[in-house]
Amino acid sequence: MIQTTDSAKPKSRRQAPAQLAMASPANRMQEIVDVLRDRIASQQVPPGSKLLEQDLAEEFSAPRTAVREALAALEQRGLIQRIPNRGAVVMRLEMEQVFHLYDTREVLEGLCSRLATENSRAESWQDLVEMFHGPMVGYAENADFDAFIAGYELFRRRSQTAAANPILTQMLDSIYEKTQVLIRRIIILPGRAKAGLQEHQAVLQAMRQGDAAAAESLRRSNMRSAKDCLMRYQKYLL
Amino acid sequence: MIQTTDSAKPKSRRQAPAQLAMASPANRMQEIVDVLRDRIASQQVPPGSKLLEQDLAEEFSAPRTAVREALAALEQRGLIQRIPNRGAVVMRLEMEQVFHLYDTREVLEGLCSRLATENSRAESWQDLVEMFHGPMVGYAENADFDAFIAGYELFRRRSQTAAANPILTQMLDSIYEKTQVLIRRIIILPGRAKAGLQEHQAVLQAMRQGDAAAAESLRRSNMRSAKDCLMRYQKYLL
DNA sequence: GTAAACACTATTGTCTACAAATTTGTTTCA
DNA sequence: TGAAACAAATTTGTAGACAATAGTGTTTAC
Repeated sequence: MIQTTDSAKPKSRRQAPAQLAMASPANRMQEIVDVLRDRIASQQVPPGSKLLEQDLAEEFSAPRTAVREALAALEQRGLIQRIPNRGAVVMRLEMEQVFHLYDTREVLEGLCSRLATENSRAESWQDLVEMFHGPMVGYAENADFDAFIAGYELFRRRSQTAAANPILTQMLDSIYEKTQVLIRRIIILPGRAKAGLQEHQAVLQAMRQGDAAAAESLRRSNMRSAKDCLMRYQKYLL
Repeated sequence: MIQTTDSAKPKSRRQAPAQLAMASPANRMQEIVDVLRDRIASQQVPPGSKLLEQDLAEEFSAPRTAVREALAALEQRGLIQRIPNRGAVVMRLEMEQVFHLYDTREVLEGLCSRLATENSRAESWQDLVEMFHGPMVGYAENADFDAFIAGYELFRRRSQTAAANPILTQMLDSIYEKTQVLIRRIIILPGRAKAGLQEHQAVLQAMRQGDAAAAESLRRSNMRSAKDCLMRYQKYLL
């Protein structure tokens, strides 16, 4: 008899003590993963640098075994590389890999925009439309990149939430965490902010009209445009 | 001074002893991950069943710490779920999640077919075209599903190799390892094998003609068709 | 003076023991 | 009889010690 955790027989045992809002699987491990993920994505820890198990264990005041579990998880995510008796180093982004990331991101963002459009009422995008025709224009002209990027991220978050596809969200996140730094460098390229703004306006217009197919197509164009820009200025970026 | 592993100064030291063909990062850990990955994907270990650390440690004759690292890796991959003091269970596929997987797979397979077409000479698909118009027709008519599936997998492998995008390959694999069993169940549905065959023939024809856009579009149609079939017969599948 | 041989240090990999928590089994009381 | 209370066993989480390996510095031979 194979127990598949389906013993639906609540006789009268002590029920599980709440356990709500406890998404963390192992105790200390997930925290370490999250923190390191953040540092690597933001390049607080530069690519190529070594991660010493003992240093991390001391910093998080956790046993070294927990750190090792975290490193195993980060390796599966492709954020670090472990070499048998030599330790873990932060993955380095080669230009070629960046192009691969952008090709993949193109179709995933397209899907995200399409699903978001299909699953929402068209009017729900009105505020973003206004934002991208109002404040965002100013941010682009005044080179207020922090505010500009914040606008982008709001759009992305709203789209992902509306798309309501956890698999997609997970995959897009795994791309973001690798290209986060790069995105900030692309936006400051000559003309990129303005072009990106117009492309986003077009996408939002399609979403506002409930045209899912157009939203997908326009979002893909937007990503291709970003990639083109990246290719043109690649020598200044990496 | 931040050492970034770039000390290109091979004075005359003992050089590293080969180390070729050793992609495995940690020693025993990666093996455990791969084996468990396989078992979960093929449902040798059914969804919902518990994974006991000590049992696995004994079976692989590895320390329990190595098993725990492997479990941490599998958790990041979304194949198992770990609950704090209760252990690890194999993830259960809900129907809703399957649809999410297929929506995502649609765009990724589309990208894969497009890239494969763009990166290869058109003639390189001739053998697959012949296979899908020859032997595969027989497999479908005679309900030789093992051979039929083997044909599908050859097509997939060839496409992925030609697409030459590791990011894409990784994401598609992470979908396959979750839906592998399901795919075998879809193919035996009434009319599915034949429909799938015709759709693949169309995709291959586009690839044979070097029409990347058509290949992408047709492959996406193929995936939508598979998903429709899945939705129609979902009560018989899960 | 150069290069090989040796010893040392630092870091990772492995293993065992112990603590904490959960589940299971038994007993007790209405 | 049945439910709560208690006790035992299983399982996970934590911690540190030990072994193995790679990298570094020093010495020695030619």
